[in-house]
Amino acid sequence: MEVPNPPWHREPRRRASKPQLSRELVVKTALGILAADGIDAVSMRRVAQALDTGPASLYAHVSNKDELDELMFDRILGEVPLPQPDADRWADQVKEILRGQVKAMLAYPGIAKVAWRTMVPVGPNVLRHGEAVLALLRAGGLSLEQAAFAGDALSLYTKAYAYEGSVWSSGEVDQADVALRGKQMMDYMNSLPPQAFPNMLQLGSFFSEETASDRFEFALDMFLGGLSHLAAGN
Amino acid sequence: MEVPNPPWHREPRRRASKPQLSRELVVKTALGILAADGIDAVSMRRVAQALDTGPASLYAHVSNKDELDELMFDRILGEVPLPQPDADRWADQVKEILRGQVKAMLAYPGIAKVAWRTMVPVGPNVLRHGEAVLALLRAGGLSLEQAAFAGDALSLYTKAYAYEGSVWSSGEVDQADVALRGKQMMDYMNSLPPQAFPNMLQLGSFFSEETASDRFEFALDMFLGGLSHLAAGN
DNA sequence: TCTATATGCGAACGCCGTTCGTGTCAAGTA
DNA sequence: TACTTGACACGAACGGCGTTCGCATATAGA
Repeated sequence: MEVPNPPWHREPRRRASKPQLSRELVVKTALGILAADGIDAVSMRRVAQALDTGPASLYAHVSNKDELDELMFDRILGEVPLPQPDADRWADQVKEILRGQVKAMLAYPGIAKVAWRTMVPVGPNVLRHGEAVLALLRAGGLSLEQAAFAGDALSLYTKAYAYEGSVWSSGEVDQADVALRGKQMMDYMNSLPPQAFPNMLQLGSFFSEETASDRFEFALDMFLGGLSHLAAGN
Repeated sequence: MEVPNPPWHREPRRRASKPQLSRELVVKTALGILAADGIDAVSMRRVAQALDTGPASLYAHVSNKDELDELMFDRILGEVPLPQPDADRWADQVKEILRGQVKAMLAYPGIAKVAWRTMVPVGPNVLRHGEAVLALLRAGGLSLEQAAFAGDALSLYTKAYAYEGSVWSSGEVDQADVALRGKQMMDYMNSLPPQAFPNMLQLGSFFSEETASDRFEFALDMFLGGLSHLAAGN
């Protein structure tokens, strides 16, 4: 129970328990909220509140909410270990890196949404990951252009998959609602001329949380399979 | 110049120029704003304003902003023609459909962002597209599960690509800013131990609006290449 | 000790989606 | 024709958001 101070009370110069703000501290606090309550809970107000100050104070250390988002994302990628490159296992190692990225993004629900609008990679960890993937693709025999395009597609798909997964698992959409939607879809399709959607009707069982990682692996395998074929033809 | 009516003036029963609201009209109006000013301009207030009413009135015809988003998206997909299926050209036809989807999404800047959180496809046109792609994949020799996974990955990637493209081209991020960011990235990389990022440093020229569709085609070719290989092995 | 500069941050602006309660109109009833 | 009733439209307000402005305070310098 917070009780307001009597009017004659003066605060000490700086509350001992309140460390100096810094960019570092702002980002760390934001990450705490992100991990606990998801990206939508990370607002300037909420971060400021957690630091026992007002939103305006954050702008001294972070120029933007967008910048804060990027800083959080880069830090999260920093937690993902990169394997020692081994040219013979290039495809496996690419998969390993992307799996790590997904895992990290899922641990911070909704961060993928942010990754998303960060068009130009600037953070040091984003660069490290980009370079690692590119180097592996080149080691696999791809040209620079091919590696660039492939890296782009892989990162795009990985972010997309991670975002889908985090929306699904975090509270952003509740299971009951999704189930209802699925049922409505089935009902709708069944109400139409029989067999208007022969394939769609059989799909229900393939999409659930259990199959999520299978879908990811499948997509990677297909894409990397295509790449190997291309590299072999070079 | 709008002059307020004198207090004794009564409006006629219903302004002749103001047609009855309807779900149809709401969606159509929203699409107009979307096409003109992008998804972020489509707010309940803005749509209501365009219909010369208050935001509360829209809720009689649309239960949600989310529902409005879904309705817009489904309608946009409705504009994309589906080819007459030809089993021999299944891969080409899949590409054709996805290209159509991208084109439609780019015409309505930012709509891909919406497509994005629509986890369960319910709209009739979304279903039609899903069925068409699935049918082609099955015609290509894939099992139901393989087709399901492949369709999922393709749609995920297509939305991701379209979203990236629309952010790039619509005013959501201006070119000067992107260029600045790119330059900062280069400077940063050059400031590090030489050749810490040998591949990333050479990347600049591959990412621009001109290469966008090349990147899309490349990704599709790789993925479909992997699929064909899989189908051949079946 | 007094002044000048720098910093912290409360309050406010203009957006957003959504809800509630009221005022208005049209159809039904006497 | 006059009144009642039910449904609908929608203005205003709520609680959120990112961001800015300018004042009050605290620190450093004279």
